[in-house]
Amino acid sequence: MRRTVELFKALADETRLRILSLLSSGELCVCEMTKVLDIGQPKASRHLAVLRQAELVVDRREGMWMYYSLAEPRSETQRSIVAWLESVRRELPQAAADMDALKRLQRSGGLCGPLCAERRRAAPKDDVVATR
Amino acid sequence: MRRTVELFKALADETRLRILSLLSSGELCVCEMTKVLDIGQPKASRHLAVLRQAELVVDRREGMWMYYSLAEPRSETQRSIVAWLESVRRELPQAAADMDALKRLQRSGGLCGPLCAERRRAAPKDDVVATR
DNA sequence: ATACTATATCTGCTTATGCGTATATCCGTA
DNA sequence: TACGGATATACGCATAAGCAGATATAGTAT
Repeated sequence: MRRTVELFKALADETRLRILSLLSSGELCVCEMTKVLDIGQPKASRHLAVLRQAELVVDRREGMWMYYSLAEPRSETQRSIVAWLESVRRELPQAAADMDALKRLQRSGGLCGPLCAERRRAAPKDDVVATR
Repeated sequence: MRRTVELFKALADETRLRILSLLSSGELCVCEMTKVLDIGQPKASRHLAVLRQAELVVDRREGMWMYYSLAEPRSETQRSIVAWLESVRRELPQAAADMDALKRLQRSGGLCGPLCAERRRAAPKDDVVATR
């Protein structure tokens, strides 16, 4: 029960919903999120910690950068969330705006470091959003 | 966006999840909930107010008693919640225990007033739970 | 009107949550 | 080793949320 409540609590925050929504289009590093969402780095980091604890996202280190992505759902409840995120994402104007901002950022190449840029060039999942 | 966050916040509480879980088997009056969940009446009332504000439940007055039931979902997001509640209910031991307590209470006739008892006799949806 | 029952709201308190700033840690590079 | 960039955590504060107990309201019955 505690676990389920914690799960909902993790979802009950605007910043965290925006992060999840962004991640539904693929992996991102922290610096990208802070820029797209226009929030301070500690703020992003704190919210990501909450999402990680709720097992909604997983992290992966690559050099200096931390990459976050949506976690594979374990429970039936969690599975519903992922599907749900889709509908939430479609219903929230903010989410769409964030997606646009992300695409713009990725195209303009204004990313954190060389590794980010390299990854961006290597994986042209630029249109994951566009096809929606 | 605010609305969605509010929705999640409403779900992010143990008492409220237990209430919703109970209501998924049908309409209940406040006195029944307080007894089944073993919580004070003001506590039940407060949480019900939160659920009502989030448009997760609707209320109906019948004489002295207030009956609450799950609201018809409006948005796609809300629709997911109702389906979701099913899985949550199956995964939470507490929810099953509450259901049992409710059935026991209804059978023992230890309800709040004569109207409650009458309604219980009239609507033998006693087995909505059992058939699950 | 009075009393009683069910429900809602108010009050004071405690705890939890979110924020920005400052600081710590982790990692690559020189 | 020292330095700098990316990320995480600690701290102090402001606000929100939850609780128990007291009180208010709505309806019923005498």
